[in-house]
Amino acid sequence: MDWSIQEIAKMAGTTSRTLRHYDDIGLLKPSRTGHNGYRYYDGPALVQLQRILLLRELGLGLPAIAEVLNRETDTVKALSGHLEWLAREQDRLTRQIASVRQTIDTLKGDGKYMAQDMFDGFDHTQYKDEVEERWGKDAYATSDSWWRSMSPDEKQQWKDRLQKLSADWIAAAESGVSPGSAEVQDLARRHVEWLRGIPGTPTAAPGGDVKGYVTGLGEMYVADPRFGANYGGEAGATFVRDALRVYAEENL
Amino acid sequence: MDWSIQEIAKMAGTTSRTLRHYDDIGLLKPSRTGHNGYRYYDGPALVQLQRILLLRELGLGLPAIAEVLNRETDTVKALSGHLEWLAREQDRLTRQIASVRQTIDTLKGDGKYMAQDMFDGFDHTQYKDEVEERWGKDAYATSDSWWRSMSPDEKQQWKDRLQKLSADWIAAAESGVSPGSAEVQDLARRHVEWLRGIPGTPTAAPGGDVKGYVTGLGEMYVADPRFGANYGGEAGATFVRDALRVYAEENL
DNA sequence: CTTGACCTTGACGTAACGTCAACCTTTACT
DNA sequence: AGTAAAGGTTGACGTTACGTCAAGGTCAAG
Repeated sequence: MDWSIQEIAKMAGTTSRTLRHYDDIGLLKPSRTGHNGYRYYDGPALVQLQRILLLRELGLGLPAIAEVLNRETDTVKALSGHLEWLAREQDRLTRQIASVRQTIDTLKGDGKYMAQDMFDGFDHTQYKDEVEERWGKDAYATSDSWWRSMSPDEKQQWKDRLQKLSADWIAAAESGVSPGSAEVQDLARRHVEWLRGIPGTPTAAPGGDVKGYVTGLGEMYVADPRFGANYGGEAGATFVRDALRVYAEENL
Repeated sequence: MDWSIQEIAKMAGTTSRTLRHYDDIGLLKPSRTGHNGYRYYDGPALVQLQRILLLRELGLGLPAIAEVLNRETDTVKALSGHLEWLAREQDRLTRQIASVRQTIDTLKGDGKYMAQDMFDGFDHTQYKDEVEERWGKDAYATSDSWWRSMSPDEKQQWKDRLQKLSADWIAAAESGVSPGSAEVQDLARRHVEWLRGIPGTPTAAPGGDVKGYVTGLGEMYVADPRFGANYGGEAGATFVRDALRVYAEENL
């Protein structure tokens, strides 16, 4: 006694297309094939199908299910491995949700700082990547591992600090003050201090060419539009560069 | 001043393939194209790219990102909608993880009851689907909404009850007792009582053809291998059928 | 004999690129 | 100037698990 493809599909709560697919990939062959090519399934096949669908609902991939059915892998082992993957996914989702929430909040607050999120430790890192020969080949690796090793809280603090700095730079640039003025020079000092917190850069290393690095960075800020996007346009970047140049000349 | 495809790719932290893809789907066109077909990107393009990558990291799909960039959709609105989807995904994951955990526990406990998980309220439901004309067309809908309206705790209780019943049936069938014996008849009584808990069936409706339904179910238990898989093979199903028939004749 | 209802085998579409493959350009070096 | 190493271009397939036509046989019923 066996059933046609539609019949088992209904019995198992799936579609005939799925059955054909499982046949194609060798996951579940029909127990019998008519001379006309029709697929027929018997009781054991139906039970197998139910097991397949059960595992599928748990999120296992078809190849993994095939392994279990072929007894190449223990069911418990397969599910345990799958569970780990699920846990990682859940974790990723949780963090992504937090990121989206924060981005929304930031956007609602003041659109000016939206791009801020991408201008974190990575940016300076990646930035150096372009000129790594100039200040050391391993700067990237050092900087990258430093950033990765930070806790979310620490990263947030870092970003907050950068955001304040950025806001102050924009305000200064828009106010029309001179880059050489005392208040702007204090901003430059804060900027350099902030830079000193990034390992792998000359500003962090004792005896590094801080002066050359800072003035060089200033030029890059102007040349790289990403920077301008975060500091009030190209004019903002120019302003920052000028201020940093003055500061470097006078203090470094 | 512009850059080659590899240059911006590095600057933005992505690959040239991605850039070509974005060009293909119209998400980000190069600012200039050389006579040789080379793609060149300028500052604004780089900034756009950064925005794209930022949104992508938040999990937005490329079409959604395109809408945001074309100002067809507000960024906040797009992210809010995305957030809902993320929340649903997280919820789904959480429940799936719980299912996997429980399945693992069940498997570790006693392999015999693994298939149990799929033999829940749905099965009787779906079961009736095949013969719905026999006992009412709306049986499925009633039964389905009933099951869906149950809390996870209630569902678990239901499953536990079924599991005990199943274990007792298997034990009885294997012990070699007669289906008409007092102890087995008590099992049959419990089985019918359990069936009465499922709305939309004649066992639950006042004045329903309980006798016909129960004996009919017994026949189906034998005919349907899924049942045998949960009740100790075809012999188990036959045993259950016989016991139910006796019970129905004598008590219903 | 003619409908339907059901079956079959292709084959495209999906999300977002990774990864060759085959071939042309530019850059750098002898 | 010649050549080899980078780097660029356009296809096109592969990935997950089927959904969804499309074109054309098969079977049960009237």
